[in-house]
Amino acid sequence: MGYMCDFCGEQRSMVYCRSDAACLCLSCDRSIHSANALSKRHSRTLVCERCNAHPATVRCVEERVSLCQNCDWSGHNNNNNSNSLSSHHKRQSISCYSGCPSSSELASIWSFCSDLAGQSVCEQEIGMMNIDDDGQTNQNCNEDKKDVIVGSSSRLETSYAAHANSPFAKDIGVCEDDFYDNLGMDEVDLALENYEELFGTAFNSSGHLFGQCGIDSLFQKHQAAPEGGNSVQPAESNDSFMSSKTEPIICYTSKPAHSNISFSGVTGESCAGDFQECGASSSMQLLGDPPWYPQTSQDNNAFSHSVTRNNAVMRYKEKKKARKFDKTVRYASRKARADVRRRVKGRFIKAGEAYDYDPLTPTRSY
DNA sequence: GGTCGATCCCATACCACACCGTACG
DNA sequence: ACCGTACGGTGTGGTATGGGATCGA
Repeated sequence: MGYMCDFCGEQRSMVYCRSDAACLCLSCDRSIHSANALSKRHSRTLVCERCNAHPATVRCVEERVSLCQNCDWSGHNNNNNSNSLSSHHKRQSISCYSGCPSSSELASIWSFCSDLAGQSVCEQEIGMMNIDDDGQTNQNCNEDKKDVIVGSSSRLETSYAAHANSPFAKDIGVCEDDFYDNLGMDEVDLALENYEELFGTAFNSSGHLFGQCGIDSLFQKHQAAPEGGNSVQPAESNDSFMSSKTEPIICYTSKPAHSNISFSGVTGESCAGDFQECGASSSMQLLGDPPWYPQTSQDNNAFSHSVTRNNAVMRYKEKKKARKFDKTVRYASRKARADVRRRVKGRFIKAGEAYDYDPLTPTRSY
């Protein structure tokens, strides 16, 4: 098994939302990111299929695997690599998507699906399925398209559709039933406060969802199994998404991970953010073996971590339960503003001033 | 049992500014 | 009565901070 969804903790995480710093299963991804207009702006992408810890930025055409920069580097430039030709593997950059695309839209966006065996059936089935905001499946759903922002240039190697029937899906342990059940789940009253009721094991509330997810993911990463799994980090920030989505696909066969090559959608401020994040997570990995390595004695601490986590979860649930009913957002527009407002030490700042926190792109302006 | 220090938890203040409600012409 | 404008108050979220509660020595 790979890493579990940071939100529900039950399903295999398949996408990573950097804005939320969370690895999510398909179901939670859609649920969370259909909650409001802002969440729909969160860009998501697939996870590295090798380390399961970083966002996949490239896809190796030959190996048919999505890789983060680190794994791409190590896999294609490692001197010890027995396959000397691996450095010449053709690779495609992976963009991200945002919004709440329907399954059919995802299927059309992720043309990579055609690379996978058995996808024809998959596409047929998915193409006939659609999801409206009520969580019901439809043959057609034009309303959804209003809110959908997708990376038109993205060559996301896998898709929600592909995950259902493809070998890839099998690799990551997603069965077809799970897939369709997730997509067809009831999304009635998807205010974030209701997630816990919906998912049972979820322990995040609207205000603390993503930070907690980050913490949770740490526990899960410590306990993750070596092979398989699928968590995703985005290739870019929300800020750069709109521009990046129209950029052409970049293919290369050299050393992109640590070279000066700029990936599609990884530019400017978002780039800094990406590297910050990568640095944070990489520093964790540097403390131990890569996550795909067999578990070592270090992992014996997993149990204590689990206990700590459970305690934290219990405290959180109690706290949430206590405050759940007195916190109501009276003005969604003001909430939306606050959600995107930059801050310094938690305080709002004047427009244009230096900030240390940006809800959309967790980067610093200095 | 009382006291002290350390730790944890919680409530609150703070910030900028778009928006809402009200008053006025 | 209706409409447009102006203006002040309100509310929003992340973080810091202070105070209360708890625990062990």
